[in-house]
Amino acid sequence: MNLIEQAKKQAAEAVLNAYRAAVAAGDLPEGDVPAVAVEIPKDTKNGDYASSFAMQCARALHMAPRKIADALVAHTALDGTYFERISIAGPGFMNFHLGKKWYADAVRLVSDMGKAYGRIQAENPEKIMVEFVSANPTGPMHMGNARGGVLGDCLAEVLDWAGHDVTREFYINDAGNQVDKFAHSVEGRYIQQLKGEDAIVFDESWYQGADIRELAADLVKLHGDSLLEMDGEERRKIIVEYGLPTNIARMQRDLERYKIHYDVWFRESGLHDSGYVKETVDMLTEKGATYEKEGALWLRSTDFGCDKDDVLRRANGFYTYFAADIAYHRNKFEVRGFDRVINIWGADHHGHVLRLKSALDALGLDGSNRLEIVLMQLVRMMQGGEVVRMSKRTGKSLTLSDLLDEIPVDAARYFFNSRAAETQMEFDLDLAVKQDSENPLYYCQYAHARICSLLRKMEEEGVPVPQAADLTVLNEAEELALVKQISLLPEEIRVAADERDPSRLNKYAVALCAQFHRFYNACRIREAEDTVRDARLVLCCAARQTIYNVLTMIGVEAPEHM
RNA sequence: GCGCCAGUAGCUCAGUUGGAUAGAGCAACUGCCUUCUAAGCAGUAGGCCGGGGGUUCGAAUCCCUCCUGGCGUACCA
Repeated sequence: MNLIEQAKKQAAEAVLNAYRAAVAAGDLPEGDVPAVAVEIPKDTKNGDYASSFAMQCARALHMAPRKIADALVAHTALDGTYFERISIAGPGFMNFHLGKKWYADAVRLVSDMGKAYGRIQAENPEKIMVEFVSANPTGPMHMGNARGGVLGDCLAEVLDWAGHDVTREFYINDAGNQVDKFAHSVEGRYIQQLKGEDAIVFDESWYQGADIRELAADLVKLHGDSLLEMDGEERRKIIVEYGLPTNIARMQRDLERYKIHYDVWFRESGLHDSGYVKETVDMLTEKGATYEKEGALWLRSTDFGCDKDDVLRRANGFYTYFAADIAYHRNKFEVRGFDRVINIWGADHHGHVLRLKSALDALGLDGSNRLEIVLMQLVRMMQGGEVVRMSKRTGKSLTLSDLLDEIPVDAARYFFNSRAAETQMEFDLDLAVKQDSENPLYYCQYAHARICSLLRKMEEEGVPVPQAADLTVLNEAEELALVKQISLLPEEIRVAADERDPSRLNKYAVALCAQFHRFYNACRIREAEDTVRDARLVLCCAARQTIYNVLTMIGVEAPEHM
């Protein structure tokens, strides 16, 4: 349990004990009172912790909240707690004020834990897979992938810090219609490059991007015109065998550059080849969840509350993407034994959520609870005041690697993790470069560099950070506020993990650094009296460590110089 | 039509299980470096929390309804 929870628990227990004591003494009537709620007030003038218990009891006890609060406070014992006093304010809030020992303990905890400060033990540790990006290997990754990549990576990181066993996975859609389309696209360009643009009609629905032309050019170099002689099917097989691995390797390179490392790259084609998709669909049929109509095999999705049924096997005998997806998720739970699976999906796939969960329920895998989908709103690219459409088909999309050519990777990572997944984001390309100076990332990095510089200078002057210092001399408002902000990290991680919202880390980082800058401005260190100076040095060290840890979690640098 | 997400300061957004005077950043204005990094700090100004009902000690937060925006509603993935 961290220090915040400890203090909160102590306050709640103190209130409950006070109520019992007051009843025993006859100062308060016995009644059906609610559980004691303790919260952290926005304004520290209202104490460090506050309880609205007296107000909540007003009805049950038929008394004015202030009178209840008076009686409670009279019977509250603070011995052995972190609190030094209680006050009553407003309509009947009981406000608890922390004593110095709490602050000293909070700073010491950071020194003791170092790089592990913030790591917590989950109440129920789970084996969790986070699947994210999973872009089609038929072309370069776009801006939606850029956002999903950071959100998934940061979510996985925060779950890890929150005490779970986390696996990062990329699902490679190397089967299905879009692979055929990809093969035809490259084939078309190949023929055009050898026999002229008019030699073949390049279908409008095929991929138009420059990357397709490049792959065709590669094939011309590798095979000359020898592919022209072949049967089309054979030719497209060779094209796919060259094109997909090339694209996959490129995605891996781009993601590495983006500081995203996967534990597993999982191929859809393997599920088809091994017969696992068929087996899964057969299982659904055995359970009576399917029926045949017009030559296709349908899943009774409407039984689960979906608006319409879904095709699992098309009339041409091929399994749909949906069928493969059910098999894939069955594999995650049944074969690989994950307790929980979290997928980051673009919001345009939301119609798919209920049906996939339901299909897993039908298989007895409890998809309703164990599969979670984080829906991410797509990023709207703006350039010159206009919306830039991100379309792989028209080939006009801005790619992930284009983005990293424009702005530093840390700026991109910070930006895409700055808002919760479900909020809509606009990315103004013209502003992106300019954004350097106004990006909150630099505000945080500056705070870290500032502390490093300060500690360096003090050490040069023969005043290193002391091993032990009396931290109870910390007394200024800015010092105490900084300690409190530092102490919030473990709780922040717990909430970010529970809410599946890593963007909280960015907000926390800014709040923490702002608190440090305020402290830095208000409290001199070099000129302070020795005991105060030493305590402040230890505090600076704790602040630096906390900033470092949170920036590391987001996946950006914590520089020592700027 | 139905479904999902959103609507808070001029702009981009926070706002913990309902709590005390709704907060940051950017933009605007005013101060603060012969002293540890001014990429910083302090201050001023800026609000029918989309509208209307309801629930209660108390609502930006929960319920109902309407309005506006984004997205979805394939034998594509």
